Amino acid sequence: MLKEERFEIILKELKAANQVTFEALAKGLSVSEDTVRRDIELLNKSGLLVKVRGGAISPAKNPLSFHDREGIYTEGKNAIALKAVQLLKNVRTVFMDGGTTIQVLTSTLPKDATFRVITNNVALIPILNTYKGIEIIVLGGHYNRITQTNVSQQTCAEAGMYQADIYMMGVCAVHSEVGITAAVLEDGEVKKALMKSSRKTVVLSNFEKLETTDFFKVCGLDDVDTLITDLQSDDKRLDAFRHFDIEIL
Amino acid sequence: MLKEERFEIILKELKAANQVTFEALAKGLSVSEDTVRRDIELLNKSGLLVKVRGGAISPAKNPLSFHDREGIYTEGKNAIALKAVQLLKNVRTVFMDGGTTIQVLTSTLPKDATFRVITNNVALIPILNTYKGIEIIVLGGHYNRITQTNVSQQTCAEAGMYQADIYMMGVCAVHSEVGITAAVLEDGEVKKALMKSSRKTVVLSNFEKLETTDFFKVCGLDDVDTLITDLQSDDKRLDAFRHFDIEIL
DNA sequence: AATTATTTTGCAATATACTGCAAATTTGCA
DNA sequence: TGCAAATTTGCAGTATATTGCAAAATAATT
Repeated sequence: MLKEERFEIILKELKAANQVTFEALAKGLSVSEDTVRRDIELLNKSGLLVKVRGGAISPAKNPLSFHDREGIYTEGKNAIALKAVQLLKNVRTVFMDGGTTIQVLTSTLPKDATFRVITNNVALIPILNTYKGIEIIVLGGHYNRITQTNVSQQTCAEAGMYQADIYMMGVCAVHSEVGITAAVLEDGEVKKALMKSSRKTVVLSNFEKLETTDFFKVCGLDDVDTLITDLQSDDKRLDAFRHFDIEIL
Repeated sequence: MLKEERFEIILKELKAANQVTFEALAKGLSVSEDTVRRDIELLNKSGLLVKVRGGAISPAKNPLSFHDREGIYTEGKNAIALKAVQLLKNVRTVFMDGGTTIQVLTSTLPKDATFRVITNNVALIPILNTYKGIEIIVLGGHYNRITQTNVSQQTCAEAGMYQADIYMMGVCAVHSEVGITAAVLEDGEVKKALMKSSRKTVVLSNFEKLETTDFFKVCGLDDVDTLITDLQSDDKRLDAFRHFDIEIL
């Protein structure tokens, strides 16, 4: 039997059942499981299916591999979250805004955390709800379905009514010369408002966002107290940021 | 069985029921609870669901302790929702506040609805998200885990910034002499603020709430434009309400 | 504070995947 | 066709991953 013939059968089977196992295919094709495994290895490389333990599934059907295997908990974001949690040790009130890094941070909080979280990020609410000791204050405004955050004039105004110990700022471009920039105006405005009402501002940024810029200026690096990245704090790529009076973690 | 197969089943189940328990899934999938727990841990990390004690819930969906979710759609609430939807035909801006009746109403909206919903009810957001034509504005404030609504000074202030055509008022005690009363002060205050900023106020009340009172006065019946109950509109139990200039549906 | 339920952790058993190798098969070429 | 090189295949041994169990830790309830 031709190898290509097997490929076809495998793909057809996959299409019909949405999944295939090495065991079943080996039997059906009368070859060893190793052969099937190697076939699927090839099909996987060409993207026609996704190899998983025990067999394969169709490329679109895999929720995990789709979000890139580990989902939102990438190694980098986890590293950032672990550093950030340290800063929340003796804190009473925290601002948190949008982005998956903030989401990972929220899930990483110690179960017995007891402080107040003020956020415009609706996605955080179900997560925060699992922490019984945390008080939740929502910043209202125009709800953005994509980012799941409330961003508008109102949001800024409301932010001004509170005073936080620390502000955990999520997704944004960080540049050693330009400073912090945001992709949408309103989001930038909200970030400004949150900074203004917080004693301390911490920017969480994976290193892909470093030295990039967006369109709307939020602040200069001088206004940032701490920068947390997924790099080692002595990494040379961070050198450009050391001139500023900024803590790098 | 492939692990991914389990993932799919778990997510499908979650989508259908809004909640899953380790116990039920273990039985259904014929694996140990530990395995299910580990699966859900992974799905949680990928952001596809939120792990909670005993099981998991949808990430954006109702974070309410999931035991309460059964039987939200009672016959009575459905009847109320159907009547209420009629009032939203030519409306541009709607206030909605808390309560499961409002949730049912929201789920009952026509799929092509196009108006603006202003709400302090976080539980509505994931539901409203399925209506692409609806603009969502969130009223912020202190988040109450039980009612899943934002209720505080801030909420009232923010409500005052908007002007709605109609206000769909949820859970509260309705008494033919005392009027509308609320169980908690802040909730009552928010209701007052919403009434003030709306052209029309509609009270949705299942008949168990009729002729009962809570502690905090919201308004008299004169201030209510429409009362919707799950009774026939000519039911004699509603007679006590007919003296007022109020529409009864 | 005590009790109960749930979750986490470490562990052993099992299942699956990978590696190198030799046999079998196919391919390229005269 | 005949023969050598290259490729494919199956196998055995080893490495890795998954699973279920039980004990310990934690969280919820009374």
